[in-house]
Amino acid sequence: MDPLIKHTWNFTESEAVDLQKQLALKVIQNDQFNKINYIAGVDVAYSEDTDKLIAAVVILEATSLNVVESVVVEDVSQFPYIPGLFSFRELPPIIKAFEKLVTIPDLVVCDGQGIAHPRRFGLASHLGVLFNIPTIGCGKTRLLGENVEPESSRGSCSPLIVDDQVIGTVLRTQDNVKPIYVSIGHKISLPTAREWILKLCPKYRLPETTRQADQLVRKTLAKDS
DNA sequence: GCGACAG
DNA sequence: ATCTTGTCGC
Repeated sequence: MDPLIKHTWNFTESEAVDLQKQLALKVIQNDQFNKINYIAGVDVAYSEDTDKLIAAVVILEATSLNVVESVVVEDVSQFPYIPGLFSFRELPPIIKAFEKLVTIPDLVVCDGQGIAHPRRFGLASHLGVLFNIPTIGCGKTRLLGENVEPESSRGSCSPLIVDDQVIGTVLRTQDNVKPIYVSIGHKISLPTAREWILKLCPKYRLPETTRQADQLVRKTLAKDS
């Protein structure tokens, strides 16, 4: 999509933190898009004994949730996993995958947090600001914030709060199943993000976007390793 | 000081 | 993230 984005990020830890604080100011927290026809899912899988990794982007048609395009890239990890700096590890390969896409998505669902992050700039926000595209953060576990347990029925939710500020929503996507953590990534409001995530979870706990991308990367990793 | 800490 | 297929239960 954007050929000017750098692939090599030689940031020190403090430089990365400073960049997050700076870019966090650019996050847009309201709906800024027209019709959503294509939704992207992103994921990365890691080799256990080498530094090889596989990144994938899948594009789903918004109403049928059918996969209409998928891209896979192999890469080498260049940044360790550090809580709070997750995007600096996963974004380089994800960007390479995005640049091979033919279909430009109207919305991206990320496997990780958006503004539900120590500096309000998790993976989803970082990807959204870099590509100037609507994104939603969708985490399986909590990084930040406190909440009351949402009701046990599908669609129930409760606010994720930090310092009296709502930074996300804890959403029950299936009856009696552990909830997921949804937050604004970029160019979308929290209510709209919650609605889309629920639509993307007609049958399972995680969004179809995440499931499709996850299956693709792990099968690819298993195949050529 | 102690525990927690997206994937 | 990764170790892990089928199987038991609502």
